[in-house]
Amino acid sequence: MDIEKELVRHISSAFKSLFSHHVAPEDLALQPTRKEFEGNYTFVLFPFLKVTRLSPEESGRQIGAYLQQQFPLVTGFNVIKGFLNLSLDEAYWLNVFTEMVQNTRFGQLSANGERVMVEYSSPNTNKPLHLGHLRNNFLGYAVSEILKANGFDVIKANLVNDRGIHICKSMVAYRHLANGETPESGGLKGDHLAGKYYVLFDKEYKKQQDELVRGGMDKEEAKKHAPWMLEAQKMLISWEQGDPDIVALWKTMNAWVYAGFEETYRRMGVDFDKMYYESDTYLLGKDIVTEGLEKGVFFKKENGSVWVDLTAEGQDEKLVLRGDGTSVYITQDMGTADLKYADYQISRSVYVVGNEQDYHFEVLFNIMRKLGRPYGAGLYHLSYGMVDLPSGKMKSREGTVVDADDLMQEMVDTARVHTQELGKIDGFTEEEAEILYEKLGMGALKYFLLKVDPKKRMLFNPEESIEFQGNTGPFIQYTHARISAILRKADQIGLDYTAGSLQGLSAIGETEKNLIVLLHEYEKKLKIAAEEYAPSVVAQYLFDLSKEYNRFYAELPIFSETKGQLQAFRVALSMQVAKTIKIGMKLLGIHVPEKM
RNA sequence: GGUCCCGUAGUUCAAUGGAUAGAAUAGAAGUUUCCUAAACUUUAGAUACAAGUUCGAUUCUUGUCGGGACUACCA
Repeated sequence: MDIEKELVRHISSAFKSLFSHHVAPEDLALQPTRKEFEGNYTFVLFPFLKVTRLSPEESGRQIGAYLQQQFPLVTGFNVIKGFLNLSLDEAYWLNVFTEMVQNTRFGQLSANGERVMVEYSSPNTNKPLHLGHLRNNFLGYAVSEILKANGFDVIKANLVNDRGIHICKSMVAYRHLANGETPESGGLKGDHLAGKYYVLFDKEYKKQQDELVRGGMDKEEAKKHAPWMLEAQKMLISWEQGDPDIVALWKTMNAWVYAGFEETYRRMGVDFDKMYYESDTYLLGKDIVTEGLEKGVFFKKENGSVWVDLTAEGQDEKLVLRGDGTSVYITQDMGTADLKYADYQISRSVYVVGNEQDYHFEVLFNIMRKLGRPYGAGLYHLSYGMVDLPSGKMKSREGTVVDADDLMQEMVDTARVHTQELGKIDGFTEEEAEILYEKLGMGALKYFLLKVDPKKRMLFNPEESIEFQGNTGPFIQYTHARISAILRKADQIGLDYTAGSLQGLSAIGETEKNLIVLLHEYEKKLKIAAEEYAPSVVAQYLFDLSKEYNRFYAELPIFSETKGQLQAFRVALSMQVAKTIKIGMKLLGIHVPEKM
């Protein structure tokens, strides 16, 4: 039974019976009663005073009395100002709890038959991943898992940007400076090796520009005519023509990068069902340009370039094909959108991409909808905010990027130091301890990046390391470890805390009831998280749950409790909290330890 | 210049148009004969500014100030 729906239904009939007025149940909203007041659900009376023609207090009193009489689960009410607070029977909550404990599919909503693709990560193969990518990857992974738990059929996709002028830049610098360096010979992860030459390219390129400017050349001209830039452009053309030497070098360097990425992805704990490579897709979309011209969605200018006019939608005219017939970025994005649909017949397609590309995706989606694509309505840009440093935006050329591999390692190292300082590794083998540090360090990092609303930009201060106390991953992990210890002990002494052992239980405490209410909210939060594509909803919820549990833990004894039913209930309650923490954290890609 | 996003305790984050704006951290004061003190309890501290809509505004509208992004026949 959905208690909120039932309450709303009864309130609606209260209006009919008391005031002869029809109010649709959809127009009646309940909210959880604030902590400082007595009650479970609150009905706000202000909007209905015109209907009742009574004071807020009197309106509340009458509706409350009606509910108490007509709906046995409502055991009491109070009216404060314009707020009607309703209290539900304790037996109702106990019933909710036992049903929850017996539900083997708790936290997994039934399949809804919808297939959705989530594209995330989408790295460039000319440099290693950095902090911004961490937010992207954790978000993409968590959103995918949340959608799965909501009953969607999810395909995780990664569109790798493995070609283009920026890739050629790394290759040019490599050819000039590397002396055949390999990841093995240089002792450098493949993606870091590519990144090194990308940076070296930029250094030399700047030097060359300066020289040209000293020689009297205009700054803009110098950018175009610096020897290495010319070489990179020439190399791009050679690559597109399939020049064997260039292609061989490209393959070699990319293979190094992929080996590096794989290591990084493994540590991040993310995975993909489908890889797309731009070297396969960059020519797609030209036929869509033709189609768009035929349908009158696009138009051609005198020089042969093709445009879309989005001024009616409040946007600009946008180029979709160059005058020389070559593609621009959006051309291949159109093609890839079709390709994804052809591959998987998805009804929704989510792009996890930073908000700097808001405009690009608005334009892309507008185009696909104008072209009448069946998946047009399901296109969604999960636009997340940048991760800023105290100094501002990260810039790879200025050396202010926070490297993903480095940061993950630092987090794990910090976890190690912290744990050892607390002397919490008694009884751990060295291997077990390392696994724990990994869980804690990665848990702290992931939670830090996921607890914030994805849409908002957030700040990362490298000077202050990410916390392990308070509103953090380890706090929630710690709660789970504490409960695990309780369950171990309960099993050891052979305690029965199955649903059957709770028969006849009554008179539970405030904190215990709060925990049931919170546990009951899990699936609601899960739905909201999916609707809003916001793992932060799950993260904040798990923190609230853990916080409440820790209060319970400090307040109430378990093994010295003498009433058998109450003892069993507290163990069962603990078990259910642990279970919820575990499945919820798993959606965020965070593992929880049994001991810490 | 144009378009868009954002301004909440010292700091990092919360708050479907609803009650006395919540947490965490840093600050102050406590809690361990008792299931893990990475915890718990108490305390102090914030809606940039100005109008408007509303019974009621952190939330919606407008303006001012401050921060950021986008605005290439680049990717």
